[in-house]
Amino acid sequence: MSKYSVSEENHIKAIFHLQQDQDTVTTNELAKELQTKPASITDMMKKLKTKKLVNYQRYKGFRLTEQGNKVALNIIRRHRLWEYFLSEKLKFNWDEVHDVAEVLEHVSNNKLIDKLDEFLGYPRVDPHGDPIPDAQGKIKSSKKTVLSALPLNTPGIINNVSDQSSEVLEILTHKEMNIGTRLEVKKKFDFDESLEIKIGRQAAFTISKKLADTVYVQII
Amino acid sequence: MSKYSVSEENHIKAIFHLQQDQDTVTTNELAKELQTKPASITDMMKKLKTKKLVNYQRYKGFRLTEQGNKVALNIIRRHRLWEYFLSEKLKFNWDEVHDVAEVLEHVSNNKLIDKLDEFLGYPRVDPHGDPIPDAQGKIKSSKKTVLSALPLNTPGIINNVSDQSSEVLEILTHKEMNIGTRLEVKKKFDFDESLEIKIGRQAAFTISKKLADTVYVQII
DNA sequence: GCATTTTTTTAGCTTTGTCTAAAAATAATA
DNA sequence: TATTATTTTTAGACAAAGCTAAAAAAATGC
Ligand SMILES: [Mn+2]
Ligand SMILES: [Mn+2]
Ligand SMILES: [Mn+2]
Ligand SMILES: [Mn+2]
Repeated sequence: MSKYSVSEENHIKAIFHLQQDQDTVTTNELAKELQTKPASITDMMKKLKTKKLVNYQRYKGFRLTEQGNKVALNIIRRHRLWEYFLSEKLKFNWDEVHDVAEVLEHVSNNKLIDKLDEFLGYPRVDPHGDPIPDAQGKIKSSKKTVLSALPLNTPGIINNVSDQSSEVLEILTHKEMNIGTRLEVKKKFDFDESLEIKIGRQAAFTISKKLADTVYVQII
Repeated sequence: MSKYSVSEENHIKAIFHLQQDQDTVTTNELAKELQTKPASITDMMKKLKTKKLVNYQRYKGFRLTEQGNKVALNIIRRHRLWEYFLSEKLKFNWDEVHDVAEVLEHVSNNKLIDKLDEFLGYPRVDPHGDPIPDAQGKIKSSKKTVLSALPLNTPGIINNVSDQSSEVLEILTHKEMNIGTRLEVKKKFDFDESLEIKIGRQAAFTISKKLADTVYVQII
């Protein structure tokens, strides 16, 4: 596994995420994701194609090759392990870890990452609930349900939060909805699509559809 | 304090080290240190001059400005804190930490470094015995003596090892000469300049001049 | 003090990664 | 289907960081 530049790695990782819910990624989409220009994406796709990391034909969109997927999973492993370290050991807030990890993920010394993994006790999920790939690139994808679609009176465990902004962190922390918290939806109001949530023996409270759309739970 | 490129930081740090024992650093010296070409150094010195990090006049050598010194101490702080982390927490060997730290030192997020410092318990020296500058850039320079010049029967504590190669680590580990070890020189042989060393109640043993030249001690 | 050697700088070229503007291909729609 | 709109690619430029080869300055040695 040779070494890729920071820019190459950022492109590979972004394609990986985009291709999860569609079968081909377009130039414009990736440009938007990486806050760059479509022309720059075309250049990079040509390069990644010669390195056999991406299947690309002009005007036809692209996808990672097997090779590309492997590389992407390794970058994601690095990213999430550093996020876990920052959150768990250095006591960073939830919403601060991503940006720092965005840089640290490019320190691509495998011995470093494996020792970090060991030091952290082989965590399986990062601070946002996303699974951490193991040294072989295996990733555990648990089928999760968005909270806004959780059936009534069905216990679920908060698994993942898709929006990592400090605003979301603030409200979830305030309502004591953390990763691992067990909850049920008691009612859904058609009027404004708000949901009534109950955690353990506490009094039920209401959250907005907008918030419920960012929270993913695992049904038990 | 703005942000500097990896290459700029490597140049600044190298100048800092070279200027410790001479009053002006030359183009060729720095090129050799950084394994690059003199022409490239000239280019970089022009750039660092416009950024007011270096005092430079063509053909006259250079030195860091006040500003440049501050930046250098911050890089060295980052480098040594990461070395401490790698050695103390991730259990890397002594001779492996430098190369990894050479990359990590360029992740220049001050909050990260200050939290890392706190997490590590504010260590004062890195795994080679070199002092770690504090958040204000203050560095504690203890006057140290090279072991080969330590007077006979004078107790000293191993403080620092200037050669960080695995060969040196191997021999020092084997002879149980670690940072913090207290020892005395019992004899010096003129024939081959070897030294007889005694640690605590153990039997005395002999080391070469070459080895004694890499070890620095603090006289108690 | 002049010639020779060494050091340093300059000039010009290369690679990587990005950009803008224009051209080409594809998609949408009337 | 022809026209229009959108997307994507190409062409050409630029900045950063490096290199080689040649020129200029400084240092050395007789
Ligand atoms: Mn993240
Ligand atoms: Mn990144
Ligand atoms: Mn070091
Ligand atoms: Mn470095």
